[in-house]
Amino acid sequence: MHHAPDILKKEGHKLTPQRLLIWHILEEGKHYTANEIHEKVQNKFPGIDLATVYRTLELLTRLNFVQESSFASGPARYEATDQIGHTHVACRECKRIEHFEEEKLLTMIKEVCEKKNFDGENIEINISATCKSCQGKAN
Amino acid sequence: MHHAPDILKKEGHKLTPQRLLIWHILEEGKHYTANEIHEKVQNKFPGIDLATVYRTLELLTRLNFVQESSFASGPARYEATDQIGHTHVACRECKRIEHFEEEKLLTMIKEVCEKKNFDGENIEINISATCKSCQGKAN
DNA sequence: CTCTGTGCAAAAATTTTGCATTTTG
DNA sequence: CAAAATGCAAAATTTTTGCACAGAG
Repeated sequence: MHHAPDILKKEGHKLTPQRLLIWHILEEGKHYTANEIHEKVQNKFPGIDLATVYRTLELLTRLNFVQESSFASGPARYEATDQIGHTHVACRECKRIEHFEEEKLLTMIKEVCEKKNFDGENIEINISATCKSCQGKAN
Repeated sequence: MHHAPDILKKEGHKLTPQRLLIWHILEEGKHYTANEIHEKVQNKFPGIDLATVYRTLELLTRLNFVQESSFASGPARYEATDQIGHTHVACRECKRIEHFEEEKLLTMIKEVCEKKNFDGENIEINISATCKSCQGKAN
């Protein structure tokens, strides 16, 4: 994992306590919503605004420290990663999120994207599904 | 393509002029947002409410006449299809959307989903990317 | 005639923005 | 000190909901 705080400085951005706290939350857990991150930060340091959370997530996403993922419904989720562009499956019900590691699959998808005239190097694959335990409950 | 209007009746739902109009829009074009559908319907028949559009889309989606797709940003998009669960790539900039037809790929993805304890039969795959013409403009 | 669907208005949920003030480098 | 970031409040966007009335079967 990169050290976002260090690199922030190099890039001419400012290292504020707010950004540091948000980064720590992102290091502690994956796939939080902006709201969840805001709540967790509030616990440690009340007063930080949701808008600051959004602005920081936008910055970290733009600098490739964070990946933002949108699924079939509900708000975007964020995670710190050095493998930007990795694939997710998310349960529509319980929001459990798993990562795909299959290299072959990713390669095939990139090829098809290129064939359709998209840049295969910068893609985000989000799969929405129902996990089997939630499926059980529905019956 | 199914005949949603006919089947609506069989299922005990009511066939209103509003639903018929919305269905016709969905037959005419793909990947519209709820708002776009609302505008198009308004042109033909002013007075239909956005809430009715959302409720109709929810019904048609639940009955598997329509697929709803969410991409990296922006509102959900809807299309009439008898291949529920097919894959999309969407450009983050211009919103151009293409379909994947690769069977092998879909089979592999389903297998991985099953391995991770998701129901592979009911998945929705949405890929966000940048298309090459938009990429050109950015430079 | 009954039940479902609709329009309208209001609210909920998520995200973005403008601006005066504070903070970082 | 200058540029960038923050908090606050307001707005924009997308989607959902309650309720009285209208319309389909």
